[in-house]
Amino acid sequence: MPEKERADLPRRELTVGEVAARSGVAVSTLHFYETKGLIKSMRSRGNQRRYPRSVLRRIAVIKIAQRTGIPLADIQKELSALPNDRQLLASDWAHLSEHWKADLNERINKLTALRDQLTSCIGCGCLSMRDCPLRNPYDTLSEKGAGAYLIEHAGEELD
Amino acid sequence: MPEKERADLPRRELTVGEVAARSGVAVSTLHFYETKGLIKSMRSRGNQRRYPRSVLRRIAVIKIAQRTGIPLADIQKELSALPNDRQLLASDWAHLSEHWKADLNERINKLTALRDQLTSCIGCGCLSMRDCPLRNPYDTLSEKGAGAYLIEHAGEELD
DNA sequence: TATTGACCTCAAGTTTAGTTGAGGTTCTAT
DNA sequence: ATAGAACCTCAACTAAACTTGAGGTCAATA
Repeated sequence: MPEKERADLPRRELTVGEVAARSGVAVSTLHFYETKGLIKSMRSRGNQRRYPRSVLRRIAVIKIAQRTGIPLADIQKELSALPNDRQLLASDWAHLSEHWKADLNERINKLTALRDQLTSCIGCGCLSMRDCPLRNPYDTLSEKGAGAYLIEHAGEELD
Repeated sequence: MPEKERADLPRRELTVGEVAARSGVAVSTLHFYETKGLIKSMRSRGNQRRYPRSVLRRIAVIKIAQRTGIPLADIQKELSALPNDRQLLASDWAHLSEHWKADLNERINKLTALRDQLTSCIGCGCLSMRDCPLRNPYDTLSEKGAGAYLIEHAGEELD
């Protein structure tokens, strides 16, 4: 039989299982996040993890950041850079989300540019090293020096 | 001393090193792609890889697909599904890129939705499990049955 | 009290996309 | 002919983000 309903013990600390159920992440993931310093726990007498309810908000923030494509290591850095590593406040959230939004915007812009190039190249199919924007993303030409590159490859059209 | 310039032997097959230089991927990556069935090679008498020039186009297509976020395994499947696994034609390219564009569009839409939610939630910071769209992406509610979920969590606002 | 579900640690495995290294061979210019 | 660049194979390593499993403990309930 499942664990007894605990709604009648208000504001208790949460067990891993409860946090897992409420946050939607696996217990093993909570362990993992702990080893990575993303979340913390207190321990019960019997060495079991106990969490304050604020961990749920923290996990929510972690998952949102992940959805935007931020690696866990970076998330950890930003979270631990907060004063005292304290409970997340609305102002922290504003700060973090502003930052992540900028990041996300950049990714969206890159993908959108790619889509537009793709759109204009469909049906063309040239994929010419010289002429096709898909094959020459702006940041590739400069890597070896555009001049040398273009000269080196001048006239190669049969690939 | 570096290898002699071979421009005077036109239309020769290419060595790995040449393909690497011209495509911008490492030799080890070309080996790797070969083990994954993404590209193929002929061998010289001495067992060295030799590539037709068409491999460059194939690699270009692979890299574009990767930029859109398609995993290599999927790229491999789509490339090998082409009739005879032959050289890529413009029509193949049109087909593939159309497909990938749709994929890319979906990813862009998801990220854009996330950004918009982020924008509207900055400064709010509620992250309420009930009310915040960031914490309840549409596809989460239905996972366990929205009804049960909402009832189970009703009244929990202190996280 | 005894069962059983939930929990613990630590090590190892998984996937994706490659890179690195050891030990040995081939190729090409001199 | 020979040096040295380029190539070969195969195994092992990397990184991120987890999951799985073994072996054992804790806690709530019948």
